[in-house]
Amino acid sequence: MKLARKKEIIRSGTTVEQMVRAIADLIITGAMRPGERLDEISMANRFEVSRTPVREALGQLCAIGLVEREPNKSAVVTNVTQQHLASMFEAMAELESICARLSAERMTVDERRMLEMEHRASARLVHQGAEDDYSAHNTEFHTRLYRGAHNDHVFELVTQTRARLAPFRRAQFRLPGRLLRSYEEHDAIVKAVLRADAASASRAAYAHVSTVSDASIVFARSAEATL
Amino acid sequence: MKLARKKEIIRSGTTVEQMVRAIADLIITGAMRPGERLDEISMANRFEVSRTPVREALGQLCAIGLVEREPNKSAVVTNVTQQHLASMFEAMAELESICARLSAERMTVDERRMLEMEHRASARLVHQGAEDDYSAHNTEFHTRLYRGAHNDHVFELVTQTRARLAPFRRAQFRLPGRLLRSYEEHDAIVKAVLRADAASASRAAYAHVSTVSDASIVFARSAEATL
DNA sequence: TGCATTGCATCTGTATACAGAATGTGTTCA
DNA sequence: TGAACACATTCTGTATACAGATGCAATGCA
Repeated sequence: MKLARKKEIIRSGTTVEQMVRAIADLIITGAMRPGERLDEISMANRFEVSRTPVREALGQLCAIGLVEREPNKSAVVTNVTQQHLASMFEAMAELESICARLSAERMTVDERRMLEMEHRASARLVHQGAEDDYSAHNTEFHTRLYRGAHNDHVFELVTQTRARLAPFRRAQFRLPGRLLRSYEEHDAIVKAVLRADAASASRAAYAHVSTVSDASIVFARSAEATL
Repeated sequence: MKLARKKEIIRSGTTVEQMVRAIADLIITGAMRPGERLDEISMANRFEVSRTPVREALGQLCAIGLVEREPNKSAVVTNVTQQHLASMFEAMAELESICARLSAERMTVDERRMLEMEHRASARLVHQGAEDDYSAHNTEFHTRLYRGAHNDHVFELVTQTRARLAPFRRAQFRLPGRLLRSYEEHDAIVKAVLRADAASASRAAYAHVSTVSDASIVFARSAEATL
């Protein structure tokens, strides 16, 4: 997304809402890394507001798990143990698997067609090795699967979990061969959804997240090692 | 839980944390009903604090979905459509089914034994028709299943979803025959978990939540009708 | 009588003020 | 030289102040 457009979105609503979006964006895009301090005064100066909306925003981000707080200490971007990271990936695999299964059963004809189109369009990006563009298509592809399940609460859970995982899987498409493998796995999911094969869709989605998980956890390990 | 003990728990930590627990408690126990206004000033007076911690608490409860806010309006206890309620129950069924499956695979010998004991202890309450005591045991039973999955993030998701559903299934054990049926369904889950039969445990848990769902949605309908 | 409008009371949203906790530094003493 | 203590600085947590938005009621007009 264009930077100007992003800033425009961030600017709507109350100041607190703006701060929630702005800080969440810093975390999800990786501008601030897990463990980094989110100083209230610095944040307030940075966005030219008082501490009050910054504090409320940090509280809300804490409630959804993006930041951690201890009394009388600065908030920090949530950092998790390898074990907890693994549990988030496992949960994500279960959730995506549910979405794929329900999508296979419930998607409308239009939704299935759009999913297929989105998927086909990304093929070109794989051959070009366009990592960032593919990443955007990838996000869109998964979002379609989440919506296709036709279950608002599952959508919320899976979206929230994805946001919390984002800081830990930023570089996934940089690993060699990851782009093609992702595409092939998407292909398995799409084919299963198109023929309304819930069981296969479910298995394919679970397997897909498992590969992402392996790649990211390996990456997290090496990042730790270089610190 | 004793009232004094509950108040003691609520009183620890920062004022904001106290307010989060206190207000969440009002909502989850049903002292405040879906749709009711959570006036900042009234809350502040009620708990003898300033508006600041109340506001922060409401923001956090909003972030996890227990209250709803619109700019320049009072926060209200989250009220959902029948459709959204159904989606929450379906999500809950999926999550409990995951927990049951993973519990069947992963619980330690001790965890399995404790689950069985907890379950057996509740048999007496069924015969006595002790709804409130059974309800407490029921909560404990399910919590054991959530923990048994040995996955921190799944535990978080299922606990959070349970809290959000709480306002809408308060009276479930008042319906005739519900106590016995709940016990029998627990029995199926326990037996499957004890013999490490993941598939059966999963199915039994899904079915169990489905009956709760049916009962609660029927109840919600009639509650709406009597308004 | 019915409807629009104005004014007031109430509440939210943000900024600021102030007290207390945590942290880091410099000094003192062994 | 090293450790410990006191002080100063910085930041958080809560209260308060104030401006703007909302809603309601009373009034005026058709």
